[in-house]
Amino acid sequence: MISSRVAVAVHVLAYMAWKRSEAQTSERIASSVNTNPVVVRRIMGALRNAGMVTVQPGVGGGATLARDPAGISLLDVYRAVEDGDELFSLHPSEPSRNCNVGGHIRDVLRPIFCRAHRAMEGVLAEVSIADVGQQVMEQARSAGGCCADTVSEVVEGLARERARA
Amino acid sequence: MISSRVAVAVHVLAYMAWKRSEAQTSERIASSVNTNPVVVRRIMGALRNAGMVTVQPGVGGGATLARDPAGISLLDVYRAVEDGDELFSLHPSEPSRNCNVGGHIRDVLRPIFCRAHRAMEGVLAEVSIADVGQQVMEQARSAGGCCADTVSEVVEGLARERARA
DNA sequence: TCCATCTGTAACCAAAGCAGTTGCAGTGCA
DNA sequence: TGCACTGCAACTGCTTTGGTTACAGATGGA
Repeated sequence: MISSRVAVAVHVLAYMAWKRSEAQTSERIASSVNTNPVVVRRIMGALRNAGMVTVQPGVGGGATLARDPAGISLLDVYRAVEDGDELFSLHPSEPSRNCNVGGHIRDVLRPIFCRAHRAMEGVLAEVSIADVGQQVMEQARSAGGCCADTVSEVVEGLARERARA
Repeated sequence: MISSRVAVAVHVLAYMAWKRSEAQTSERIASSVNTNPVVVRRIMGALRNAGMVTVQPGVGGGATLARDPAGISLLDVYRAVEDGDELFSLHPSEPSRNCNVGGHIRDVLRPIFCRAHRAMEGVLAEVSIADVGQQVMEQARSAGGCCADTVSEVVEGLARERARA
């Protein structure tokens, strides 16, 4: 299983695309993702290294999108937060070289697994953060939650105040 | 990362396709894979449940292919040994429903990740155990190791005798 | 019938990855 | 200076993985 970092990173970026006017703090984003702010900051670090966001410390700081959300594909996100360039593990220990199968199976499997990986990445490459944001908004509209923005702000703000007390 | 069980299972099946005339013991296969016989038996159990092999206990027993290797795809193997029908993890905890993004991001991501998964599986579906076996033999031939069969048998047999002593 | 040779499976171990959490140094604005 | 942020190290608990030992059950030959 590919870790939930990809899903969370897409969530983070879609959230920032939605609120593009203002910088978002890790605490604010974490309350939307429902996790710890440090988890968000860890992922944000990877996105920052990939040049997708800029982060400002200090009072009034937070993260903002550094690029057009239509120009950030889910493949970019996947590669930013999921390290390692292989999807399939090969044998943990090198197979026997004294066997025709053991001696060559890895060289045969490697390109096949690579093609499978590339096919998966191809689908991710076709979807952008802007697409995700738009689909989210469409779902929200059809669910009757259109423009729940300010309401949710209030609710979450109250929840944060309560958590602090 | 997808576990090495897929690679090992393909190895096991390719090995059995190669030596299709005789039943293979888990110890014999494990010496080709370079792992513990129990690891092979665990994977063999999954392949048996999927109807790809038949296993015979007792003296002279072992495992044999139950189907034509040309009719076993790597997708069959993948599904037999890799449990769970999802490739991507979604959020560990349910995101905030008080947020437009949090309330719908999972419904948006699910079909995208599913398409990516299917694309990967599509590549695996196009390759059969017979294909893998043939490619292994081609590599062995071009590497000058053609027909090293009996030689490797002798070498590994000696290694096994040594291990017993 | 007895025994050698297989499988099947449970139990345990060490290592690794993951998400969550705490704590603290650094940074920047008012 | 004080407050509100980020960055990062360190630790926890949990799960998965591959490897290993041990043992019960099946099987066929002497």
